[in-house]
Amino acid sequence: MKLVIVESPSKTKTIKQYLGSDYEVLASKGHIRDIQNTGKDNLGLDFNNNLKPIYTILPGQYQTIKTLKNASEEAEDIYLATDPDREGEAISWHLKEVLGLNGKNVHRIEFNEITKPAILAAISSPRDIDMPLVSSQETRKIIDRIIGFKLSTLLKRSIASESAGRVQSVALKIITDKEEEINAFVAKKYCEIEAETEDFIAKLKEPEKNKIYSIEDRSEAEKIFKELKDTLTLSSLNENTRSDKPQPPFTTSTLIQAASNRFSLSSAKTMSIAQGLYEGTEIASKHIALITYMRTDSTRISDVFKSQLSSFIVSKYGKEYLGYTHMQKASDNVQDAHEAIRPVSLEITPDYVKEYLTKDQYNLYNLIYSRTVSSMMRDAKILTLTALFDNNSHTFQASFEKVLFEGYQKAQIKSMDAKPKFYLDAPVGTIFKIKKLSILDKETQGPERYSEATLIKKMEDSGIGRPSTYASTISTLKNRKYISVQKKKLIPTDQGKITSDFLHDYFDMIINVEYTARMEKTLDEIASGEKEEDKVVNQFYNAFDKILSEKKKDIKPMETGELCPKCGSKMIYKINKYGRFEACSNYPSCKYIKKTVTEEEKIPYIECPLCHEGHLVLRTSSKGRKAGKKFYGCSSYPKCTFTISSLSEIKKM
DNA sequence: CAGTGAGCGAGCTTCCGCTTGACTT
Repeated sequence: MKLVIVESPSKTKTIKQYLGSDYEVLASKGHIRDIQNTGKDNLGLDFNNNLKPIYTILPGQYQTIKTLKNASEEAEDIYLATDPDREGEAISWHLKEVLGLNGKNVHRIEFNEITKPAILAAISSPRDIDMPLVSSQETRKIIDRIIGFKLSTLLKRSIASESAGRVQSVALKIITDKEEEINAFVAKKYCEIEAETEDFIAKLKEPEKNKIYSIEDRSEAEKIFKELKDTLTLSSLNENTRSDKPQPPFTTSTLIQAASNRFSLSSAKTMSIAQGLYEGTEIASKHIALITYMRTDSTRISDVFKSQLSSFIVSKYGKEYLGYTHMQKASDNVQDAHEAIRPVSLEITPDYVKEYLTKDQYNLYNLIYSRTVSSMMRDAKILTLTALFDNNSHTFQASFEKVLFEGYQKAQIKSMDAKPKFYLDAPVGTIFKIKKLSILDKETQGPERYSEATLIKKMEDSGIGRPSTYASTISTLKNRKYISVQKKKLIPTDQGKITSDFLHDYFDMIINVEYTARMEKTLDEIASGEKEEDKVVNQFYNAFDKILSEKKKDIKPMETGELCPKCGSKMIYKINKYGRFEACSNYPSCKYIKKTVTEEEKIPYIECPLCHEGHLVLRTSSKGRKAGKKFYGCSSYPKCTFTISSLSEIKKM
């Protein structure tokens, strides 16, 4: 018997089919070990041995390892077929260590598509585990651990924040920077003049310039307005064609963006629906997987699928609709371990599976299906027309568009409200009657806040985070109460702003967009053998530790930006065992404290069952044996003295 | 039993990436 170990359980069945009964195929279900939370600063690093990490089995993985160990003991050959990227290489090495495979016939193989030829080719060209690549993963892990644990501890003590990290703190900074831009933005008022005819709307053009006139001075607009007559005379026509390219197949990031735009789905929801489609569902009493792997950074599709797709396009739409594969230029941080997100089979059309899927599943599948098909179709050809009109020596402008060749748009999901657009077809000199002439009062628009989807795009563009962590990073920011979501937009909370300011003031050299890029470069150098893990790790630790102890001395109380209403001194943030509060910096001369409600105190509104006047609030006892104990009491204390130890007891009453 | 400023510092948590689970009262 031969054993093949992959990462994802949903791959095992298919691979076993291709390899036959000689092979057993099992899954590691991702990583199996993590660095321990023990020792100095809980870092789990051996300070007597070059900061080597001390590993521990992940709590949920004992059963997996037992199964793998049993199978590996009976196998004469073991193929480690984890994903072909840095993390996958590390998983292979951990498997080898944990399963005790030294001395056995261990082969590392890789494939980036689940097809029979690809799997057979992989089996016939095995290699050893790439130890420099494993080292580079371990370095990444250690650096993230040091930054994360050290900064989190400091933040907790300094400003009562819960966490910081190379990725989450940069994501937070992106959000708080945007908020500052918005606060700094001053809207300017301006006017436009608009003429509406039976079929179209034209706007006043700026003299000598090729654009709509933004008139800053309203009296100027009113002066022009008085000079205008009630007709437009067509004075010139300028026709052009442009092509409209289809977009490449989905990656995790682009799928989340499209699902957000089209169906208003959150990133976590999109990922969970996609997971369901990937694992498959019962269709006509058969279990069928609908899409390829959903955590990917690649727009690549397999050669086999490409040829299926081109014949599909030719037979369904005709050969004039067949284009070429639109692939994105692979940027540095694309690891390309998986294909793009695409349907497993073109024969399983959205219409066919509709009755077996939930509404969300259908919507997402339909989106993926049409995006994949259109990605290999011809560009659409669009005819554009810019028309100028004269009105008492003032010029108006209107633009029109007409589709000459539908191209890829034929495979796109049509919006329901798409009305055919008006296209001007009239000779120069034609006179149009103006139905309505108006001055539009407008304001310049400030920058927009990020949504989950646009933040993920920004993260991907900056190389921050990975497809498997985009959604969970946003969840972390929410859980830490650094951000809130209102109308799909991400808004930093006070705590989020304080945290980001703190990190910016003292750790700007680590918490910035470029840091990850520099780290990746070093990791690549470790992977190629140019640099050594131990040296990099020790250098980093020493440098970071030095910065940390220097900055610790510099840390001044954070100012809230407000002044004390009693003495006029600056107000600052302080923390005690209950959390963060705002106090006068002039303590102890001035003892003013601004009452702040901590997040924990924001409990659901429950009316006091005793007096029915107040509501329950969270309190802390300060005297006696129970000092420090939390309990719930009536807000109208001391008038009402109702108390209860937990909210669950109130439900029983 | 009740509206948070001593100072020290125990003992808790915290990072980023891979992947699928699903305690019972």
